[in-house]
Amino acid sequence: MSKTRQPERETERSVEHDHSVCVQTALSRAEKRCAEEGERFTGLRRQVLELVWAEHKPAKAYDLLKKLSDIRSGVAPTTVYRTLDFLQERGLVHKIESLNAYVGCSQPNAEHSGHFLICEGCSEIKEIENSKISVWLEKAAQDEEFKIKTETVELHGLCIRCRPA
Amino acid sequence: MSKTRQPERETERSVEHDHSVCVQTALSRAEKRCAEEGERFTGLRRQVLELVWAEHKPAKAYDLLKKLSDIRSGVAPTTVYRTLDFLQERGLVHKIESLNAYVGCSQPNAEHSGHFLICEGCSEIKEIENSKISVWLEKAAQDEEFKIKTETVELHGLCIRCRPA
DNA sequence: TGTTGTTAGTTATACTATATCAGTCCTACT
DNA sequence: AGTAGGACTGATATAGTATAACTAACAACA
Repeated sequence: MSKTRQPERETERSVEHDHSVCVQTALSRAEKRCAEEGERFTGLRRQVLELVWAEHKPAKAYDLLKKLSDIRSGVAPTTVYRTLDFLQERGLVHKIESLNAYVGCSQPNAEHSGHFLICEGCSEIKEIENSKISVWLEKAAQDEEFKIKTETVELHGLCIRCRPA
Repeated sequence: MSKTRQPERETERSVEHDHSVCVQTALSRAEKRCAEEGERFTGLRRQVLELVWAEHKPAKAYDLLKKLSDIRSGVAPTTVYRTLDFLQERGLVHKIESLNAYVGCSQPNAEHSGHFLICEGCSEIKEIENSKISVWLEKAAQDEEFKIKTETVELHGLCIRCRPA
């Protein structure tokens, strides 16, 4: 059942990186994070997180629901949303507001709003770790004496592989 | 019927500005913009735009639907969404993705993705006109060789009036 | 081992958005 | 003025997204 060591089904991107590493990293980080906070990283939570991490693409809640139904019984929308909420609160997944979808968080550290590059060609999403962005945005907000609490930054366009040469 | 010159019902914000000016400006700009593009600024479109501009707060589609039903017959969800789409395509309203809601566009010029400050205290939304933001974001995207087409930037927090002193 | 709080299951419903087809109204052109 | 074609709106149905509220199962700890 475990696909820990099996090579993933090939995608354009998997040519460039061993995606099972991404998944494993995410899972063990989640485990650690939950332990730190005294939360339980249950089977359900692990399964949902694995499904979200299946690709570097946004996962829709109802698609997760379908996939989850294949491996568990008694799965309802509530199940999925509740679990996604749990993962979100711990910074393990992000919601992409402009797509109503979810991606695994690729940043090791604590709570943060993610900043995303979303390719309209291949649908892949990259979370960018440019910490200057927050600084810039805060500066812009300060001009209005506005105190930022969370940032939604979702940049849609074309990634390098999908850009016309 | 026209409330062109009547003082608006007072809100915290209307103390500080004459909101009817905002509305009038938005309406005449819309009229102009449609004329330029050979589009018709129909009664329905005007009514929806007026409702969106009723406040500097996000308007939910189904709330617009209710209000619109009070002044027209035969209003269905389609009516509202179609009209909002029309207005969006012409840069007259923006959708706030993180709220599933709409605000009037306060920038005079052509197509652009808006950048928003969204107050969690009073719900008011301010579109910021800091053109550096796009430059910054493009720079960050260039590091990944990503070509931005549209930007979703929604900053949630507290405005000056809602910040603790 | 009983109690308590957390997690998950179950059912129902609310909210958001689109598809499709039909009728009506404009406008441009004869 | 008459009308052909396109734009606009109405009407109905349905798809997609998300939450509420209650119950059952389970884990941790006394």
